[in-house]
Amino acid sequence: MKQKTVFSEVQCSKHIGSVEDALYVLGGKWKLRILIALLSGQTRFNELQRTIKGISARVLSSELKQLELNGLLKREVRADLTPVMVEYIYTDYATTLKEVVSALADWGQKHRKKIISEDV
Amino acid sequence: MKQKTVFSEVQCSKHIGSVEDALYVLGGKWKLRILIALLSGQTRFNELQRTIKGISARVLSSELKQLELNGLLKREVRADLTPVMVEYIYTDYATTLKEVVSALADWGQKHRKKIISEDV
DNA sequence: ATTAGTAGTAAACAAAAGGTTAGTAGTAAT
DNA sequence: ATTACTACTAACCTTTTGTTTACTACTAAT
Repeated sequence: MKQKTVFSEVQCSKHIGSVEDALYVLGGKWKLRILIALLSGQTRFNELQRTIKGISARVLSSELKQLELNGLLKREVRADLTPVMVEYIYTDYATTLKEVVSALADWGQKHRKKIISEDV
Repeated sequence: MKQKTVFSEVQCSKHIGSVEDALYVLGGKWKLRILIALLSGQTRFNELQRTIKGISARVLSSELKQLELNGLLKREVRADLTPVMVEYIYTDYATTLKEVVSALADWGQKHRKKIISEDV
């Protein structure tokens, strides 16, 4: 009696490959958290650092650079303002991640409920 | 002129929280790759190590333990066989990750196409 | 004059994650 | 007798990731 598979066996390596491509861009502890903050209206450096609990300026800075390189945000310096302000604006391309973020958030919510109900 | 937000501002921290919960279970370089292999019919230790390119036995072993702790697979020893065989079987709970994996795989595929078309 | 806000960077260090090598133990094939 | 397969694990080392502290430079408020 063999268990049914959720994904077809022949598609396995393609599946792994695509997920790897996605994780190359989104992987790590911070990138998705940063994107969610951006997609929720946060734009400035210090604002992001305050919203995303626990991230240091050095890491935030380097993650933002990588996200920009991957076309998920653009950096805009508002030199007219004082103090000089920098805005990190998500691109249209970043909105294609909506389904990914929603799927992860939905599952995370379900999982939390499961954990809590088990700990009785 | 303010950019529309993809996620509502008030839901931002809840969103981040849920994604964090999900990443706690699924985060890291290997867990999703392992789950995809399991969901595609791979069951044995060495089989998994061969399918998932680049993973070492030490890491595979420890990741499998964590996935078991989180209720995503069960470990079954087939002591009747020789050599002794161990099967890692995904649980029903693991199938709730289908949407997450599909969303990531879809996006990864789109992203690869985008990268290739840009490099012309 | 001092403090605080803007947005970072450099250096030094610590922690986490992952890789490499060798080894266990039993069986079966050559 | 040697090799190979099963499924790991221990010890050690490297790489990646992240933290802390101090600092830049300008402006505005106290």
